[in-house]
Amino acid sequence: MREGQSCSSCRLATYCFPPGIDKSHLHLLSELVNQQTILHRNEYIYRAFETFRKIFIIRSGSVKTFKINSNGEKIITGFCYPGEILGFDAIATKTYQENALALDTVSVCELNFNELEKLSSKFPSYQHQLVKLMSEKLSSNFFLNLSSSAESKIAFFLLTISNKMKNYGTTGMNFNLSMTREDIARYLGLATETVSRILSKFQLNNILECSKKNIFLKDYSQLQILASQAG
Amino acid sequence: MREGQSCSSCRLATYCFPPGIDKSHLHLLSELVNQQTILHRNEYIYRAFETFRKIFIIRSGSVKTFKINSNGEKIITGFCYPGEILGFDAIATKTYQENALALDTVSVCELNFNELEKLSSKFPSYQHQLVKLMSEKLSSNFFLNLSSSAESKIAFFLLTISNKMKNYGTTGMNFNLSMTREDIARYLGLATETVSRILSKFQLNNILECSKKNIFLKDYSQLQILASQAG
DNA sequence: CGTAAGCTTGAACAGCGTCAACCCAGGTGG
DNA sequence: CCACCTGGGTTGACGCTGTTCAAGCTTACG
Repeated sequence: MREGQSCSSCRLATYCFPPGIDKSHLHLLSELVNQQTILHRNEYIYRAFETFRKIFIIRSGSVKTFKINSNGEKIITGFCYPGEILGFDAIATKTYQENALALDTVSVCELNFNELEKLSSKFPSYQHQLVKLMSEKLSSNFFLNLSSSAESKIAFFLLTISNKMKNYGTTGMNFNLSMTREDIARYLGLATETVSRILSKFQLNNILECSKKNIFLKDYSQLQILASQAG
Repeated sequence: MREGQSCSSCRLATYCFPPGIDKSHLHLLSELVNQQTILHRNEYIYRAFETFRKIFIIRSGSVKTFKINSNGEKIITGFCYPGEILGFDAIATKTYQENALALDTVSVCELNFNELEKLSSKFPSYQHQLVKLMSEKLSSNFFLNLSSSAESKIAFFLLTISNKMKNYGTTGMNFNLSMTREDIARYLGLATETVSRILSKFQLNNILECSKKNIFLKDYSQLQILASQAG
């Protein structure tokens, strides 16, 4: 019937639903999940205004989320990595509030939200875990210091990506920036040229190596200092 | 036993829990709520790192939420008005993630979260409404265009406050900026002087009148144009 | 092989931050 | 009751940081 392994043996299990779920009911989650959806670069996981039916958990790859504002400008709202959950913001309105686009080959678990809510109303551990995950998402917003310098913002950005890679089991020292410089710029409120210049500067100062999209962090602690610098 | 009116007769009922709750169970919510907590200017509703027990719904007044980062800088995360709910971001960690401070005289409803979760596990409409409200909060984040000009950011800010006042039943054309210019500046990633200068400019251009903290919007549509201007 | 998209680097400009001075209102204390 | 002080707000001058414009380079892709 269903391909892929069960939630209980998933390497990402510590990041999504399983940890809060009563062990004896965990198999119900596996039954809910369509585990092997693969998307390729530039394919949409969902689009803004589509009817909300599923939430998505990223298993591998990276995703960018964005809106188009009234001027037709692209507003990048975030970049998501394995273990992260997409679609929570659509529950209230029943339509997705933003676009989610695969930046490389992406594998996702799909959870039908109605089914999940039914489980939640039967089993308190499901309900609690759903609410907890939404709460985490809420508290993870608003970390970027708007008043800080471009250098500080980019350092912060790199550390954030590095941390997300660590969650996936890598060292987080060597990773791929799957998004374009322009995406990074818009996300941070900078110009593309500024992003490019500062990455070059970091390379010159032996903070990192950067060829094309590949990043290798050489001086993590210096990056931390830069990231936490006041505005 | 309990002062104040019940949830079913509350003027803010359309904004918080009641609208999604099964009518026959609405009285249970009223029993949960401690309705008459009053705080004065500069009193904390909660502080970062305190143990999470309650969520708070603002009935009147205004609240600022902020964190202190590793450099001791104050990061303003938002301003909250009647109908808005505080504390959702603390559910996952069981400690409040930010400080919530009354900017003027504030009246709040307090909901014990454990009790609320018990109700939720008994009644699906409670569960659904809780999840829905959290989803709304998630989708309301990330509207500010970081790339836009200082003028555009301040126009956007004024419109946001205006809308929040409308929800409270006023016209939203005449209101009090209960926070300081410095708070506004930090929230938008600007300097205090810039906020001051731009408010003066708006006044000069007949977009608004502004004496001290009192704002009167004279040209709402012009403000909308400014707010939506590209970066 | 040719085109387009993405990236880098340089030079010039300007928006906004910084510094400084000053004003005003409210609160405190003698 | 007045003098003082402090916090918040405004305005001006100046200069830096980051944007804009422009040109050239590289890589991806049809």
